[in-house]
Amino acid sequence: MAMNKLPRSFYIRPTLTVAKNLLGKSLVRKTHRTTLIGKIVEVEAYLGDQDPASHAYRGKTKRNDVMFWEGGHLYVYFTYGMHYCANVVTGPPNVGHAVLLRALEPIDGMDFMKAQRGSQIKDQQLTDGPAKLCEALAIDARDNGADLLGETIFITEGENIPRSQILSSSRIGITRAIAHRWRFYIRDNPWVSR
DNA sequence: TAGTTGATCGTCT
DNA sequence: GACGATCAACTAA
Repeated sequence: MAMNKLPRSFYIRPTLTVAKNLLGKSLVRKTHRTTLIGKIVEVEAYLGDQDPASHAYRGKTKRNDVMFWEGGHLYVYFTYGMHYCANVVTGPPNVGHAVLLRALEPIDGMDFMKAQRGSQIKDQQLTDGPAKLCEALAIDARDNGADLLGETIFITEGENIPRSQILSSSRIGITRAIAHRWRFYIRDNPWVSR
């Protein structure tokens, strides 16, 4: 398995392109003891000021500041009083675009992930949702603003997913801009949510 | 299996 | 003061 980090230039491209190209890549998370790896199988794109469903729609705030950083950083936010969700920031600085990581297929470190999620949990429900994958990989507010070219959390080349295996749909859990089909996922992958 | 609801709190109106 | 880019537990059928 190739372990080369994706370069900054990967992220400084149109957001919908980055979203589709993230499918199949490996998210690597280093903890003090182990290395956790998950294949990205489901994402959603959020296009800043063009997109009423985006946190960045109304401009920069204290919460969404990281969305306006240069592509290749991690935007982590807290929601529903109990969950974290992780996004990959895309594009040049001050644009406010990001790609939400919605589901992973566990590749390495499943024991750690089970310990995080509770040992009762079924394997398939370990990382099949945006808040679940954060809990499994121990991602929280401390990771907000992390550089994906750094050493604690980054993305490497995984497998290339043919265009024919990539499906799209409306985004989940939002009420605005549902006409946009900006959710992308790998066809027939059992780790995709619901 | 589909549909409903409680948990829980930071952020923005 | 209302509401989320959610999840799990519960109910009904």
